[in-house]
Amino acid sequence: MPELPEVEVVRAGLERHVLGATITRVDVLHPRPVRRDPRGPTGFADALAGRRIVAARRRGKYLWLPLDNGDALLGHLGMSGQLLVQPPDAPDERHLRVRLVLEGADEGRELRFVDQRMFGGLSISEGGAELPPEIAHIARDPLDAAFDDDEFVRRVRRRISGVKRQLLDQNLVSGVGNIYADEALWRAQLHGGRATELISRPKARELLQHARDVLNESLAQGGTSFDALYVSTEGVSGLFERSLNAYGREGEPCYRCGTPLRREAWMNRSSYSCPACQPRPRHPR
DNA sequence: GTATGTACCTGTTTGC
DNA sequence: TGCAAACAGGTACATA
Repeated sequence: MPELPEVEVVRAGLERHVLGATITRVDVLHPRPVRRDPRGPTGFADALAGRRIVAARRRGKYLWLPLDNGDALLGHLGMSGQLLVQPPDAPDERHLRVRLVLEGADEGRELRFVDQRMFGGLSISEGGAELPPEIAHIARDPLDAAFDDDEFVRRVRRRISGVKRQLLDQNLVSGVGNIYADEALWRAQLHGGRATELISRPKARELLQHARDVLNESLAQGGTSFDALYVSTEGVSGLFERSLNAYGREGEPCYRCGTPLRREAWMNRSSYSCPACQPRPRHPR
């Protein structure tokens, strides 16, 4: 699934391939991906026609394309979304949801939003070129130069909660999903259920740095594998999979101590950790 | 405001 | 063999 590194790869691809292009026509093939847009599918399509794409930006897992009128096309890939830049004669993808016909960049290619599960979506953000107001509540991500580590540490320790919950809280830090949260916790040798208010300042700082390292390492691998005519998430996450220390490794030996890793059900999903290196607290949160 | 739980989606895998 | 249940999980929204 697309995580922050994959979204950044997509953003960089869009910057290379659709900057300066004008949207000449939009086909909404399924209403769900544009559900966040109050204009509805037709209004969405009409509002985009004629607009020129002037940039490609990202915060956390959201990305947006600022337009020449000050609005922006805001997108999230959800769990299975892709943004592809394709030649017009390429056959439609099975889960093609929205097609943007482009003119003026890369010989009239199309920008296609493909999404099997449709957790992702597109919408127009009015006046959202700099930062769409819809995502103003989303914190900066750890790769953002303006991310404030001290403020993060202060806020985490003020909360009455568990550390993994906070790693996944987009109001505190964005871009960290279930996979990278487990990886950061493994590196920090912390169980995700540890109480935030009892975490020391240095430990909280260390955890954040591990999260940043994991994201950077994944980005480095995804970044090297991608530079094609299309913008894809396919295969990118697969590369980093080989580097995972915790996620998905239930029953396999911990790379630090050899103890078989465990899987725990947690908030309708799974957490992977080492029973020896990451002991469960008495009262997990 | 804060903390927690759940619905939303569909293709694939697992289990009886 | 066939069908149902489990699973994947980021986000918005509901609830207390």
